[in-house]
Amino acid sequence: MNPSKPVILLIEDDQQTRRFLKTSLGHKGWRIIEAGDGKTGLSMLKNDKPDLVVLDLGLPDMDGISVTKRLRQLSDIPVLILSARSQEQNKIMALDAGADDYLTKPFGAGELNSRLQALLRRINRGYPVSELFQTGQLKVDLAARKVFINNQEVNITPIEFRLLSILVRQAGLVATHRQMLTEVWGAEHINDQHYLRIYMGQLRHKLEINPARPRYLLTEIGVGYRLAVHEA
Amino acid sequence: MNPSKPVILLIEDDQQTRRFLKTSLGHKGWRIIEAGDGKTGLSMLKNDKPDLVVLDLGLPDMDGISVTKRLRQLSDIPVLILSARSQEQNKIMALDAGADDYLTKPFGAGELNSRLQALLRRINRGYPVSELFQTGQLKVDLAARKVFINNQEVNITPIEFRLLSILVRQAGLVATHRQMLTEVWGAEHINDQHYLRIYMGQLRHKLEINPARPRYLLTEIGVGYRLAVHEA
DNA sequence: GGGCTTGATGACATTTAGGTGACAAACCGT
DNA sequence: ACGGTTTGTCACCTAAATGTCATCAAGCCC
Repeated sequence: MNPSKPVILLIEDDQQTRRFLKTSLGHKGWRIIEAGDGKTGLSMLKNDKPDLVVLDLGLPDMDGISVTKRLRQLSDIPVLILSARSQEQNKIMALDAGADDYLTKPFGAGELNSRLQALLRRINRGYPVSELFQTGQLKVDLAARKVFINNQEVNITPIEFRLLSILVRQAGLVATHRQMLTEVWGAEHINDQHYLRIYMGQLRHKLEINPARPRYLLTEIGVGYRLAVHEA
Repeated sequence: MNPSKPVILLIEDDQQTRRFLKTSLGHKGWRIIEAGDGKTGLSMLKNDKPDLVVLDLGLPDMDGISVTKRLRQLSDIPVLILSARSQEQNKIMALDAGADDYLTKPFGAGELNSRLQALLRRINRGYPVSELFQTGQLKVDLAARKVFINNQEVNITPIEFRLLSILVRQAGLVATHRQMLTEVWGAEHINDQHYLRIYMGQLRHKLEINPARPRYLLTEIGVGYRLAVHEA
């Protein structure tokens, strides 16, 4: 995404913490963009495409758990939570809502930096960004969040895109119900296979010539779905 | 690797912590394998292919940072560090050595569980790899759940696939009735050999040129079935 | 505020796979 | 060759898995 300096979206209302992070992280080679509340944070996520999110749990407009869940619906970006609350229950809730790490105040800039680096390492070992995937007449640009069928761009909703990107990342292999449900809706929904039927149906409707006889989005009964690999 | 239960390699010398983790994590759906020192831990990493590593920094034989670095050389597996030391400098060193997370003792089993889940979420977004098994004109890709005969893909139902994978995993050797029945239908069906006849019949129908004279799926009368190994 | 898009949910239709019994064929020792 | 045993095949029924349609609530963009 940003080869030179990784971009952190900092969602934090407290001025003091913001200044502290801005200088300390800035010196360690990150670029910081800031939001003072949950709403602006979410919209900046869409517009500015940061590499990481650092989120304070105590925001003025929304509670932190909801922001986390919403972030997860919108993107797979790594999220590190900052919070004054150190009770185990708070940490569990945040992590289960989709956060990747949880750090309690007060904390040192060095530790935060190392934890962010660790997250970035992980994500960079994942799928390569900004690569065009193609199978048959279907093209998917994961980085740009764009999908083409017969060179015509198709409108894709966030959930549809996340399902599709799971399939693209392991094209030819089966994505299990379990995997798709946990990655998109969270571990507590592994039984809601209904969701998959609905959204896979919508994807087929948009991408397949004949949704009843899919060429790309294949069903593996009892297991999951598979993106078929075809020649161009 | 293990689709049902993720496997944790626990490298920890303290007996008490080991027992604590074994019971508390075991109840949350993980499978735990244990090593008492760094050397065994590293060798178990190679042999047992766990999904995650939980590593105590204070081991008898090697210092924790070296173990972490060595782990990183060997694999991309997620590593969570446990340690009694809570100084920032220790955390930074461990994280920079390649660890993904760092948790200080004492800690709650719930938090550890959620942190491990978070790591697993991340890693599951990588690429699975597939291996091809081949005998004669029959090819089986277990990871991709695909079966080919004469380079033509064959549709396989879940039960058929499970039977076939048992045979593939021990190609050339006999899979007993008992083994197949317990693995696919559960131990309470060891007498329902009828099931095997039906589904082996269906597999032959799909895979054999002449199902009456099978070249691949051979019957071992009174014992079980065997997948014949041929040259390509 | 009002139209539009998206996500969630329930009811229902459709497709596919699993289980069952009857019977045929192959095998094995005598 | 014979009878009992083991294995294979067929057709059918049922249950489970999947797909579709319609609807409602919430958020978003003018």
